[in-house]
Amino acid sequence: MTNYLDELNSQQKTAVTAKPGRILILAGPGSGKTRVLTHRIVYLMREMNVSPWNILAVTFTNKAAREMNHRIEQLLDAHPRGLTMGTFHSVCARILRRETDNMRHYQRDFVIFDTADQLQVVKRVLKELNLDDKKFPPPKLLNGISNAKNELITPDIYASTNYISEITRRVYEQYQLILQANNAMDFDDLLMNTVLLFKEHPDILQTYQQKYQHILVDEFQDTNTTQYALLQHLAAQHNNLFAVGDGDQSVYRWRGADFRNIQRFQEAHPDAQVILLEQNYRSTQIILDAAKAVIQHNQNRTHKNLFTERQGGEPIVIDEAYNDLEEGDIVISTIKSLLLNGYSPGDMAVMYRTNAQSRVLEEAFIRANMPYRLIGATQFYKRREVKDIIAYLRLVHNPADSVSFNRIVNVPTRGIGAKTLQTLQAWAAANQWQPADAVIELATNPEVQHPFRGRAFNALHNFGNMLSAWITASAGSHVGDLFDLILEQSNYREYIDDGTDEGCDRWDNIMELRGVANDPNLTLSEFLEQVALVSETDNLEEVPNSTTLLTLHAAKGLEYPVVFITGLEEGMLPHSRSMQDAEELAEERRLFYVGITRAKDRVYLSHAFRRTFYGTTEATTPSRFLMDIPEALTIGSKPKQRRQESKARASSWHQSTPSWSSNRSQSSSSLGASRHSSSSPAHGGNQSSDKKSASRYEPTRKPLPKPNSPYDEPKRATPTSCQFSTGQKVEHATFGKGIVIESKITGNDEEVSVAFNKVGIKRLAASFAKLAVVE
DNA sequence: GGATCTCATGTTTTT
DNA sequence: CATGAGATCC
Repeated sequence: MTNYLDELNSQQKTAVTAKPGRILILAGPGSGKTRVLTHRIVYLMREMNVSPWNILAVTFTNKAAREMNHRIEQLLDAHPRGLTMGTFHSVCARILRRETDNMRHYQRDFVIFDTADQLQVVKRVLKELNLDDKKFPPPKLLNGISNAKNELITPDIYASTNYISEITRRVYEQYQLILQANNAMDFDDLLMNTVLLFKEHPDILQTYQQKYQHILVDEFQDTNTTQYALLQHLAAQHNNLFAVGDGDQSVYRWRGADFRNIQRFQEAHPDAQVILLEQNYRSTQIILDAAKAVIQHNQNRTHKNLFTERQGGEPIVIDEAYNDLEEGDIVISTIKSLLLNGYSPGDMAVMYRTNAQSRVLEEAFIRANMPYRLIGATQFYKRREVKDIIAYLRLVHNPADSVSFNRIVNVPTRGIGAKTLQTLQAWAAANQWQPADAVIELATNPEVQHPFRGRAFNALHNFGNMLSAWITASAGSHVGDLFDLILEQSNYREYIDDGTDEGCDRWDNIMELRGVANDPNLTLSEFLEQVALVSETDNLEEVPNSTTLLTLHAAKGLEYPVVFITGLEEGMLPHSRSMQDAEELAEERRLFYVGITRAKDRVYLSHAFRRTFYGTTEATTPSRFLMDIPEALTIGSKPKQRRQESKARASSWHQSTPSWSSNRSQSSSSLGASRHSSSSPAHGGNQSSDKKSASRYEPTRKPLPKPNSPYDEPKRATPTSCQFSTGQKVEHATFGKGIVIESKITGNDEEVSVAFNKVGIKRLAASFAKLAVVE
């Protein structure tokens, strides 16, 4: 604990020990920004005698918050009691819940509406305003509303400049009223309402300013106007704001993030200290040089002189596949070769621009029987059955929530149809009730005047009875018990678990959710907030040792020894929707930059000559970004002009990619395939994120050509004698020095086992590993 | 109330 | 192509 500052380089130390004030840390990729943040917090506590109660650290993801907490705990060897660490949204939710007495429209138990709930509200507004949802698509309107909230624009100051924005303004206005009537906030409200609260109540703001004397922010380039305003308000008194970010990694512009907040910050506070973190601890020099070459094409950026001690490194491999199918096979065969070189499946990640691209890759993994983990598939909390149960719980917690009411009032079906609901709405509205209040009234007040008869009355009465029983039960019982009670009385299992595989999966998902609800220390309110603000990737444990498939966006903040970036074609990356606008194009370039800089040792870039979109296959043009990487850093077919499609293709591109020819022939032979896939179960990779995916792809999976067919290449000659012998001292680019313990010919390659000084015994393929004999 | 069909839609999505 | 929402039919 004494020497925690010694593990920092000079720039990091300058940052960590900077005199409190406005401090901006411009941190290149892999430069240790989390380390700087965590050490700074420890420094404040240890050296500056700041109480943890007076520190606020905000991140964008729960994962980042947890990681920082964990690392601080390690540094202190104790839990930092009192420290406020969390996402923007969770910190704001906490403040708002504490301050509902001072808010006009909300009560303490407000719920958080997710995107699906929001859409329901927008649709309802359109109906109320008699607007055509074909002409005004709800998602577009919602986007407009969200943008406004991110810019801190309330309906009353929303300036409509044209017809569509006038419509947006009107919908926005009604939308907010419905949310308030439902005692609900959407994600953007959590941020905006906190800022509005501070603006309206300077005394409350002052309380928080006094509490949070030191504020630290991660990923500052991703803040939107509202988040920036929030930070400015909170920091206005003590002026201690420690912001860490990198404009070059700003990839959420489309969500309202504005990396110009970095410049804004500097202009607003000319006295702010600006510290650059330029030493990269992740990548080789070659990878860093390639990344720098790419990002240098963007204008208006703060130049950083990134450097690393990992001189040299493996060249960037660029490969052209015939089509997207072959691209997948190339990735697979490269992975197999890398497995022979001591890498394990978990060391590698395959990245792409759009989720749609994952399918072909997934199929390649399944075919090859290789373990993979797909990030970003249908999210657990977005599943129908999970949302249903959460809607039940939410309604019990907050009966004003009419979106949840509508969702489950007739799920499972209990004879409350559209006609009955309409009558109910009208009756409730006439009495100034929300629909749940109305059915409870119906069930509990025999005197009440109502418009229902016969079956409709019975159905509503029964539902009202159940609902009020649950509300009563919720007061004294654990979430898990309430959960079981609702499941039992609603007959939900019979409804969802219909004996099919899918029904069984759905029931499993509910049981998984029950597992989360079962924590006896969790109140219903806390459970619901956790479920609303925690994304699935935060919750599920990683599938051990499988290759990760993910979008470039999802890759931000992660690192892998080996990175594949696929689909480097015009229209794909940069994406076609981004090519008209210089700002958007710059963001695409940053996305590519983010992808490259995830890699520690090796980068593989690939593009397909033909790609299938929406059923039709079209020829592509290699991405302009590929041309930005200096030739000296790459091997493989550096695209210069579009290739001709011809019979000669098989020979033409394999000849032009010498490095690949050996890899591919190696792994499509018995060597790679048979030995290295045996340890991984068939669908080992996709069990976590999408239980459906296996069955979803099963029926559509076409019998694809075995590695041997059209685009296979001539086999390499089998080496006849061993290059290496036992006891020889060798050196490897990544693993360092070692001693050969065995060498033999297998398949068409020489396999060498080497005991490395640092990393232990590895099995390597001689044709692939650049093993140098020492002495 | 539920199954089946048709049609539009298709970038990224920390919370 | 593949998915989802809404309309239509039973």
